[in-house]
Amino acid sequence: MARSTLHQLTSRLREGDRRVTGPRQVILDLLRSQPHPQTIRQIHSALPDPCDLATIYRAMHMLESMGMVKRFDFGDGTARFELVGEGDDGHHHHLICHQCSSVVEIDECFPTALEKKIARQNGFTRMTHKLEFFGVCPECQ
Amino acid sequence: MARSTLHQLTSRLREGDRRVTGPRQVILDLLRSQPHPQTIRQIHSALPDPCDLATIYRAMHMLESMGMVKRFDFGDGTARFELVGEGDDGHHHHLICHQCSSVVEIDECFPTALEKKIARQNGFTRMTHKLEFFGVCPECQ
DNA sequence: CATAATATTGCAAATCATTTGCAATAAATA
DNA sequence: TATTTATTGCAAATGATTTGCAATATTATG
Repeated sequence: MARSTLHQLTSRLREGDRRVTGPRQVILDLLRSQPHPQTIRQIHSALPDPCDLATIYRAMHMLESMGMVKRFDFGDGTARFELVGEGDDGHHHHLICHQCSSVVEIDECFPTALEKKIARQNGFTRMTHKLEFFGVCPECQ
Repeated sequence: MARSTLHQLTSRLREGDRRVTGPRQVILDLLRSQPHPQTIRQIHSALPDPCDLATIYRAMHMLESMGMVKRFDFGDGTARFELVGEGDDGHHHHLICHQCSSVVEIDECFPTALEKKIARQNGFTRMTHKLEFFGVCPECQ
């Protein structure tokens, strides 16, 4: 999971026939510095010279469609986005504190064998899942 | 998982010092007849003589706080609600078709031992999780 | 059973996240 | 440097959900 450089990220944009614009660079650079999924608003307020919110929304859609960011849903009605490493699909989960909303990235995943069993039992194909953990963090106990 | 009667449901309302109103009765009766989580809009349009949307939103908050319904999030930005049996906590998961949005209730759950391990490793307590499966159903393949 | 007390409803307006139309602007290409 | 066209900013639109408030219905009370 070596963190990509900004240059590597903008290269991916060019390869995808997307323009390397000011807003996209600062957004990518911001995401690059964050270890956890960020909301549109968090990104917006972290930018020194903020672009329009709509621009961030559009950038996230584009980056998501290119597989450069992954959208996460912590169940609070606000989408969060995390940079995806090259060649990675970004699939992983989080542990979120109910109290302070602090986030921990989790390596464990739903057991593949069990997921396959569920698929088989119901005749489903192309299985995926959304999974997030919640609890009370050490600081908040 | 015997399905509650409407009377049992309204009794629970009274026990919780809530009034048994017309809208609440028809909403509960509707939920009672549905095997899967329903959106506010689905509930609203299923009612013969629909009450206000705001009333359903308020009813769901109230029922949720009483533990009589459970809120589910299928990741499409619209909350869904399912009746919870008496003495049950309603914790379970769903398998949703990417294509036609059909829903299957799932018995499997994230392995407790694994969740405990995650809790231990990160010093978290009071662990829970949100988990939904997605795939392509037999009809849509 | 009528009535008072107050929880609940309907309606309209407000909020919040997100999307979209459109003219102005900036990135890539010749 | 000029041209083409993707991208931006801005404002307005959308969709889910929430909220204030006066009107209404439920429950407790006499």
